[in-house]
Amino acid sequence: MDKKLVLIDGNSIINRAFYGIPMLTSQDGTHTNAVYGFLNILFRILEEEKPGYLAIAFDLKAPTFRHKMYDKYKGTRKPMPEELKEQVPILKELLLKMNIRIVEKEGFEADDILGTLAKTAEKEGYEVALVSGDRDLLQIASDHIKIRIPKTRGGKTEIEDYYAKDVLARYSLEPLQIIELKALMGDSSDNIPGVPKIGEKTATELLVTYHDIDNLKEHIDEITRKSVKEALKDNFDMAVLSKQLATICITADTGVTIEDTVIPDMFTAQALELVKKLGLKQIAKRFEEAGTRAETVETKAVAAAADTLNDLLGSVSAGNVGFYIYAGDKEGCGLSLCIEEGGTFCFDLSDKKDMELVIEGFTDFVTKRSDIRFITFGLKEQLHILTGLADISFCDRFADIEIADYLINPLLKDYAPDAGREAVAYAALKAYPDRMEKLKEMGMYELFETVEMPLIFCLYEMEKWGMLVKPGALKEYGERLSVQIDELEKSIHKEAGEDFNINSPKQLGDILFERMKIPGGKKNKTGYSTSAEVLEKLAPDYPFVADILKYRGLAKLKSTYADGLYPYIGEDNRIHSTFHQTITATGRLSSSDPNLQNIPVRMEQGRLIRKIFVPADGFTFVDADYSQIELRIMAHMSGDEKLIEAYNSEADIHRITASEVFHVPFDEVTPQQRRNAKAVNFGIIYGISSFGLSQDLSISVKEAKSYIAKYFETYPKVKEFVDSLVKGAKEKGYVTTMFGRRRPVPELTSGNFMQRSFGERVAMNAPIQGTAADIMKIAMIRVLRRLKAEGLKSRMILQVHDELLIETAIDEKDKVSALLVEEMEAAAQLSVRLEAQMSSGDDWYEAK
DNA sequence: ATGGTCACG
DNA sequence: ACGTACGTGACCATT
Repeated sequence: MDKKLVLIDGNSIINRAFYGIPMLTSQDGTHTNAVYGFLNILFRILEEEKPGYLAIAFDLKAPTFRHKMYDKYKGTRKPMPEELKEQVPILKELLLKMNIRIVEKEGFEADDILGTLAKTAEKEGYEVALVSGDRDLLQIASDHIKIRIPKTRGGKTEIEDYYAKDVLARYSLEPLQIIELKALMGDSSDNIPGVPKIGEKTATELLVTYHDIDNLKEHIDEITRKSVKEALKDNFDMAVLSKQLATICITADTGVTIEDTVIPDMFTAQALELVKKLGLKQIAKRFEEAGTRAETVETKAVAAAADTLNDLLGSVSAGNVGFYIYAGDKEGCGLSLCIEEGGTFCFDLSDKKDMELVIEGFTDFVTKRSDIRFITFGLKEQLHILTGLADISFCDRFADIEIADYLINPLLKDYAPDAGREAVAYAALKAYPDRMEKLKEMGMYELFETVEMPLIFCLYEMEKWGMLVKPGALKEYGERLSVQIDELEKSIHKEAGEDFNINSPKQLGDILFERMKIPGGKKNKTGYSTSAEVLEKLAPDYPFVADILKYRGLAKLKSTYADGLYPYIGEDNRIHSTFHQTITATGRLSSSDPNLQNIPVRMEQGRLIRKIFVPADGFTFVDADYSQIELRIMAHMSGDEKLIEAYNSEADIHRITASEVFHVPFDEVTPQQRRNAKAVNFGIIYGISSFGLSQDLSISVKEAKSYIAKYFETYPKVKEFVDSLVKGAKEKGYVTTMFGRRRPVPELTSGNFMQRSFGERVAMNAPIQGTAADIMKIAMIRVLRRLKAEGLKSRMILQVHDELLIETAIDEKDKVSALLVEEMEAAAQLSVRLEAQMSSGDDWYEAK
């Protein structure tokens, strides 16, 4: 039996289950939602971990529960609601009948029991997974103890896993320092007071420097920030007390040994009886199926994986095969295959040897069998494992159902299959014919096959390569910002006459509009608006407001970019962002962890951060971006002769627009007229509205209306075109891009004026933005194919909507520059020229 | 968890 | 009369 122990914080998990699952009752009116939710989480954990040992700990001093309530100052906990309270004994009874070990002990909290069992097991050589909603337990994390924290996001439960290194990555602190963190910042859910005025940010900074509160006390006079120093001096005893409260006991005498927690037969007749009585049909089904299924999965898992794979693949005829491979330290590793002849085959690949052999075997098989289509969900992620197949020339061997589902409806939040890991291959294979038929019906099959599927390989490349950064330079950039921020902060506090949190819109609003009585306070839902828009109007008259704006800018750069990027730097000194293909409603990509598509560029001070992004040794950056692609698409799609002509003349488009709209000679257009014309051009793309335009230009709605009218007079076909988009959308319920991509516009049927107006703007914008996205995707595929076909070392590393960045081998620079522009410009044939502007340099600042 | 703010296209 | 320009993601404070 595996030496693997799962520990569950019973109170915490039943509590989460209660709030995460809608109310359910059995026939006699007993509430069952928390029991149901608890069992679901339990089964999920058992499937993922496949442990040999299991124990569930409860607090004995219920009935209080821990909930993020703002009772810090009252020092009370909310009582457990009756509907939940009655479910605790039921759950315990059920667990008892399932022979699962429950551990509870007078005088100890569940935390202490869990901590003790975890640490004991670790000493005895077990791997431990500890499931709890309580972040306190992070102090227990180690290389062998994984803290698993379930989070409900949008109805789905995701689990965050923390080994010691993950705690370090997330909090910049060692697990044991979590105690110190709580000592300083407190924890309202646990009635730990902490030191007033010290939040997570300050506490972390202090601990990174001073490690723990004892050492902090000795160095208290070194602290530069006055407010922090005083808060600590005044309330150090609170920190000491809080530390005691936050420390989990790891020597509780539980009277239970790890051997006592060995998992028995859980699916007993008595337990099933109770489950049925509670009316939990799905759970009952699980019990009934459990015996046989557990057995079959077991056989496959033990079989020599590689041999079985060979036998299996040797016998598969042409057609479709569903597959799913995963390998993360979180969920273990495995491959499942589903063939049309029938049967799903799961391979447990926790053994590294098996993993290597199976990857090799499967790669070989896909390479040889061009007569088979391999169907899955989420191909890109799997390419990071199946690196031998991560070549764009293999793109037509695969079909990704997740991508098909996205094309069919791009508005969904989540495209993950609602199947367990072993069922993904099956679900993918099953879904394939239906999805392909749907795509054909909807006119998106070609888009799927020739754009979205190959694109996966471009995104894989960009994720794999990532961007090289200079950590030292990033650090210096952050330090320079720090100095300026500290200075500004001081002067702002001085001018305000009191220390306050400039980052808090609430506090800032009070200072500006109540205390300092600055006029022009605009309110929103929560109070005064302190947006840049408001502040910029005040800045010329109030130097204080100008300082606030300056501070905001610097603070943003520091937190999001300087400090924010740092944790993402890998051992290769590169930042590997993730590119998402199924997020946006319009067909654009998005980037996260970190987002590399919103690195500052408009303001010089922010733009400087681009100097830290550099090419590797022997490489340089070649970058190209489309010039005015959306307006060119508007010209093409509307067919407006004047607009088309304007682009073919190759002159400044905003100036031309101004000249024609305001009836002045091209050379006499004033800067103001050009600005106005530019705003109208943008407005057209966004789905014009007189209100929006008036806001943007700070003019009256009447004036804005007249600009729009003049614009449409000048370019009558543009007007016809946008009208036809709205009309078509109202009839069909969706709009399409030049390449057939759909965007549903459900808002158009709304009875609410605001929503309907939104729908109209969406109908005007989505075809334009979406077509631009399509063209860029096509360009990326063409560029990557050329790079591969010509055997170049240069690599695609980033896309920013209309910009493509190639980390280019120095000796390939001329070739790459030429092919990049060539392929981008040839990606679509429009009635106006598509223009791509190339630039190059030895950092991203230069190459732009 | 949500809203405010702000970075990009 | 309604009350916003289109599309994203990250951080912070607040609940």
